[in-house]
Amino acid sequence: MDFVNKRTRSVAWSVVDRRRRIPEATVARLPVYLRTLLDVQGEGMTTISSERLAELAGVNAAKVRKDLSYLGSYGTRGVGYDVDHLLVQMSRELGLTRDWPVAIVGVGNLGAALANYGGFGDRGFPVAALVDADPSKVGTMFGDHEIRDLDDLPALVNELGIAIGIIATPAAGAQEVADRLVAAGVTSILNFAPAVVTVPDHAQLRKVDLALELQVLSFYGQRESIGASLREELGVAAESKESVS
Amino acid sequence: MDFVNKRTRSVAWSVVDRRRRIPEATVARLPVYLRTLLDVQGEGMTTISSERLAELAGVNAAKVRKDLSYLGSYGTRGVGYDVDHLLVQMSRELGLTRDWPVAIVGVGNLGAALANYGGFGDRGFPVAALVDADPSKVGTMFGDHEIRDLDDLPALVNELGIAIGIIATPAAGAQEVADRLVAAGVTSILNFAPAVVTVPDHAQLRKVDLALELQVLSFYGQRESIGASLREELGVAAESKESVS
DNA sequence: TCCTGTGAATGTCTTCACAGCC
DNA sequence: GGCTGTGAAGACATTCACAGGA
Repeated sequence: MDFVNKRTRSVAWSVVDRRRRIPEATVARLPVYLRTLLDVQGEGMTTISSERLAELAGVNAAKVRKDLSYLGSYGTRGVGYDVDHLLVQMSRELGLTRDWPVAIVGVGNLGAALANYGGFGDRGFPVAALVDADPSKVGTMFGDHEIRDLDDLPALVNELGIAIGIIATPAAGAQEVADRLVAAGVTSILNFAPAVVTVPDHAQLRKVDLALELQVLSFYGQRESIGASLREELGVAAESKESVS
Repeated sequence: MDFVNKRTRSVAWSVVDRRRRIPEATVARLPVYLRTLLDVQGEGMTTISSERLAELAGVNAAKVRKDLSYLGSYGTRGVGYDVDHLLVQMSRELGLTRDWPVAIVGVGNLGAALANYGGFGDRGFPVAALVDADPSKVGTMFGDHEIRDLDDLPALVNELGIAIGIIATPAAGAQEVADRLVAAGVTSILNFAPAVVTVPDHAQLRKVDLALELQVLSFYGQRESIGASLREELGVAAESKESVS
């Protein structure tokens, strides 16, 4: 990521690591494989080769094999991978055998959209609580949920088993929300606020920065104009490019 | 990241590269520096050291210096970087000296939220058009915009100078939308659909995958429980961790 | 003295290429 | 023969450490 989150490793981590360390870049691809395998399974296929999976997932076949090898040797030489078996192993590895209740903090434009967005609950991340710091919002209903106060976080964690906090507040409030989430025992945080947020070593933070993505596109987009004119000048044909989503 | 987008380099690209190639990882951090510098500027500071900028941006100081060195030598030894000057250079490099009109394709839950989300226009990416494939939506108004048909894309690109397309459709339609965007001349695409999308080499694709982020958190979250109990067992104190958003 | 700019060292990720098993 | 699993090579990114200018 990059936008890949930085992580220093504590002593305890390296102990865990020693058992079977999966590289960060691989972890970020597992969900893509998972989704692809679900599609493939839906079409009734029972085995799949690394080459085919690579094509569908938009990556290189060697990368697929290496990635899957971190999960264990679940393939059969000459045949490929058993789709069902791979799905089970992968779900287990990703911790998707249980639900992870989510709290959305900040019920503004973005927070409200995320609350309505069905894609979370479907995939094992039910939106269990909505939280806002604005007293005029607290106590009102949004969809099925009563909007709760930031102070209620510890109680919500206790009662509902909140495992993940989503920060959808303005930038200014993001760090405080993160601190409060961690203090309440939420150690996995997804930050949508356009601000740098810091969490203690035992917590996990990831970010989604919409403006950043557009700015990166802008960077390559303006280069593209240069590239395009050069290509024209030189009469070079465009090659094909693959990207993953 | 990682979810870092893959990019093969065409011949024309390497020509462009030779002038001054900025590593992908650096490009992804420039927007963070930019935002930080705007904050700092707002507080009236006129110069900043790499160390301070690093702290505010949540990265290592050496990384800041190396990143900024790709833009040219804009710092002063013994003093630091001139905030205003750096902002100008960085904006220019990122192509943010002009607006980049955006079309949002797919006006469902997420698309609607993105259309309402003010953060785009503020940062030079005005939402100039809304597009949907659903005939019952086409022709209706959403906010200031009439929802247009997918077939209108080429016209919209011509009339409004659409530079970036945002895909906010269900997974099934994502690839077709991407193809249509590219055919209409939109070479920068941000994909929110949970699907693998491929674009030709001359186009740029980035993705935001919400479920993926949660699944990665789930991976580390379940490890965390192991780590936590091990830490407890071993009596190891948690170190502090920094992450950027 | 302070802080940048950057070679060199280190660490991480990707890709190649092929041995080994079905 | 086909396809996985994996050492080894190569590309890329981060970090160190210090020379050198203000």
